[in-house]
Amino acid sequence: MGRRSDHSREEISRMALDAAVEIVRQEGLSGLTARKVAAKIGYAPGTLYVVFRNQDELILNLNARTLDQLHLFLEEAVLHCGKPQDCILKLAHAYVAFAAEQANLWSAVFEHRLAEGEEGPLWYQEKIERLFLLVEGPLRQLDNGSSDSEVRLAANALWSGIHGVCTLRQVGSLERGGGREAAAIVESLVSHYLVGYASV
Amino acid sequence: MGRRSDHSREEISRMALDAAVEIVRQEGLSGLTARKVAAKIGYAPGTLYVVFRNQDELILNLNARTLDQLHLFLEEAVLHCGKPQDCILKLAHAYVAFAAEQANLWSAVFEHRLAEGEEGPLWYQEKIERLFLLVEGPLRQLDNGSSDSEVRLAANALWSGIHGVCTLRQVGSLERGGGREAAAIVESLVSHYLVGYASV
DNA sequence: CCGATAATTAAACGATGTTCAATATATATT
DNA sequence: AATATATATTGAACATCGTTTAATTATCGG
Repeated sequence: MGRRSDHSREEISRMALDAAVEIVRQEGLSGLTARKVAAKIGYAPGTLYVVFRNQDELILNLNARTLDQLHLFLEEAVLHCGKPQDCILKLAHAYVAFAAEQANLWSAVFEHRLAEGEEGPLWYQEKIERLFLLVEGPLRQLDNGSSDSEVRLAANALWSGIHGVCTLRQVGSLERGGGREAAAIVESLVSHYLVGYASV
Repeated sequence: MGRRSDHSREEISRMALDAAVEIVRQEGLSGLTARKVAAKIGYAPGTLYVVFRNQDELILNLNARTLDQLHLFLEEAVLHCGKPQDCILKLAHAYVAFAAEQANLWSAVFEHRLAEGEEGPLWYQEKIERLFLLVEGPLRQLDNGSSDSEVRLAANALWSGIHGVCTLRQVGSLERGGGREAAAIVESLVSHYLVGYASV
């Protein structure tokens, strides 16, 4: 075959990622296959390797999209949220909701283990950093005399906690006691933590 | 070949799991291969399928071992631990330490996604339940007038939070601010939460 | 219209999980 | 002791995977 140039590299990249999103949404990350993606966009598997160095890079970009979507979703949830405590609670509930609604896409972000020691490119880490900042904002407004590093610590703690609820729910370890308790657990975690945090 | 009976089924199972532990410890779950396990115990790959239904079942039993080890480790950490708050803190730090020391084995427990909707056999779920109970004990001793279900909720919240710290550290999302902060984050999370919990 | 350029592919390689007919050995029977 | 039976174990086969690359073909400059 020859240079058809039906699509530019950017277009192929976009199409491939669109296809990957669809596949992962339906079948999970383990269902993602170079051949499946290629078939979905009407190209041969080899073509994907012109655009992405390997499957890892494809998944990385796929996850970047999910992180962007998540950030957008959380930003919306926190518009006109009132008191800082309420903002943090809304953030927490929104995160739980996103992880539930986009379960497969969200899981993919954390299922994808990069090679030993690798931390992903800078632009990827920044997308994660940006999420933490969403919690730091309201925390700072609480203004309980905490230093900058203390605020960061608290943001880490809260974010980790909320994240843990989502992961354990996904794995099915939180079904004991029946019902969809994730929201209640997050509520307890955040509100109790904030009491302790406020009392310096 | 014929029935050599060098080893009973139980022995082969034990040997295979020993080999699997070694492989995962060194190379992570993604390095685990039926052929590698078989080679390590001196059998053909097909033999493994006499003992385990498939690779999923092997991993499940591998993870069961890790959960047992974890339970043992946490139980030790909480012997003569003093006040309930201190017990919970010691549990938390022990969990973080275990996840760090046995990183690959611990990760395998949560990387292994069982098929859609599957929750694993009962005996496996009980091993998880047993871990939660370690936190419920000290919480109950705090005796702040919480109902049974409230204690369970708090145990879920604490455990999820601590777990989240471990997972995010593993992924490398907690390196911002430098240093090994996991311990500090857990300290903040648990102690602040307990303040809120104590004030009913 | 033709030759150079580059986009695209099909086929190939090694590795994976899993199955199963073939086989070799331990036990039972005569 | 010789033979027959049963079964533990295997090795080869299959489909699929990620990835590479030589071959091919469509397009563009001259």
